[in-house]
Amino acid sequence: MLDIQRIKQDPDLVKKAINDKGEKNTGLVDQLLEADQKWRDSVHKLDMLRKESNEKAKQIGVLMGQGKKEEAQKIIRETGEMKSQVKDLEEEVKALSSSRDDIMYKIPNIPHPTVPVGATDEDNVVHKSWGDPLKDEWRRPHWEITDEKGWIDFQRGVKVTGAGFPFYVGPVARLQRALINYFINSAVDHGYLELQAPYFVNEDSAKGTGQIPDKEDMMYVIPRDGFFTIPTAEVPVTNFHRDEILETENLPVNYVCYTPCWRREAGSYGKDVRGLNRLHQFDKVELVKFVHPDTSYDELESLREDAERLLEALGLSYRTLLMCTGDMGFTQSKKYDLEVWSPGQQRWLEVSSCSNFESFQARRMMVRYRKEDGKPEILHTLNGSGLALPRVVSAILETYQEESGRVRVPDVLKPWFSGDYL
RNA sequence: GGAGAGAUGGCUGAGUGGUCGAAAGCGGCACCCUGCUAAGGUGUUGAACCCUUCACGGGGUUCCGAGGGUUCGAAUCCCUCUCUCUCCGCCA
Repeated sequence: MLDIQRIKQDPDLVKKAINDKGEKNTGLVDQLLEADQKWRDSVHKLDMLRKESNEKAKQIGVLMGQGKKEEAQKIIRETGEMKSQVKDLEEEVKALSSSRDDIMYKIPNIPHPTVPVGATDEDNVVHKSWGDPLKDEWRRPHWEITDEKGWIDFQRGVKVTGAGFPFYVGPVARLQRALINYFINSAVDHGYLELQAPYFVNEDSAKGTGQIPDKEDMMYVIPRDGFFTIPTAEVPVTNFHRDEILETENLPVNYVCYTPCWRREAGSYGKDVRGLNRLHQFDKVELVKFVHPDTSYDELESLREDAERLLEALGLSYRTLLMCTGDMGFTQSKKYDLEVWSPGQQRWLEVSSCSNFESFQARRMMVRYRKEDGKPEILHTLNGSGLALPRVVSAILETYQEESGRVRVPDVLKPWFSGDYL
């Protein structure tokens, strides 16, 4: 959610943002301004009416206290009509504010000036490349390796739950556990506080981070208890501070949190869902920052570096893309994607997405800090994966496989293994 | 799951229909005093939103777990829900 003041001050900037993000419906801005003005007028009318009614009620109290029953009765009679007027106006204000909010929620975040304007993923800019993408013909995709060794059991996953819910067996199970440990430890070493979060959230939390109403279909629902399974740790961790005012001297507040993630992924098919490429349940270590608005773009760079460092330590080739306006998503103002090279598939796989939301998320959730003058102000939030497990596992299997078929253990993960091979 | 108690400002905690956004204490902030420190004194100290102002500020509305209701008027009465605590049951 954007700041309405900012929209009022510079509607053209917002229209440009809508255009650049490929949303097209720039008319929303004028609709919003109109709806907002109507709401304001109505609120003001209601406030004035309530004021009058409060004054009368007070008078009655005083008169009753003095025993002047008749005069009091006279005023009571006058207030009869006001009551229904107040009620009507309340309804009106409610309706107007919800139609105003409906429009507001449809207006995307404004891209930062450093974000390239573009329509599709073709317009993304390679910000950094690291390592040489391996091209050996003999390298096989991870699913062939794991099928042969019995390291991932997709079939039993289907039997027990359904497609996209595999069992990890033996060495790969251990590999994932090692990665989770390594990722969390690395983040903690760089100033993130480790959290373990609930895997279900309530409706308020799902609203807070914007999963509902927009992206309701991405989540699994537990209707009996009103819960949603989390599609990412971003949801519980960002909501951790919902409706709070953080101590300014504590900023930035950094969290690292491992959770499984559940995503319904309706409509996916083909090579995208082969092997570990796309699952309904997967593990991810998430990094979340609550920061002072002045520092959020510096924090984005350091967040990106925190994620990149992990891939470098693992010795996996990757590239970092600066996403263009059309490919970056509704809520972000700037976003980097990290893509790891999959030698067995000869393609790039997204393993992290590092975003600055500025105040877009925090405003909806009312997460604030205190300015110098002591007044509360919306802060900025960022998050990024650090990292998503399955595709990292694919890349490791495909990068560290030898022609003989064995798979070496990356050096940084050796503390969790007893030998050099999986 | 059963029985009972409760939910008030950063915290503790008063307030059972009328100048209550809410006593008091603690904490925070500012100033004063005491040759430092400790102690003491005075004042100040919630949030959202609307109107007004270039700004400082001023005015107003709402908020005492949430949502409804009664009433001219609700923190206070009624209903529903949520959560917390105690006891019992169950349990990693």
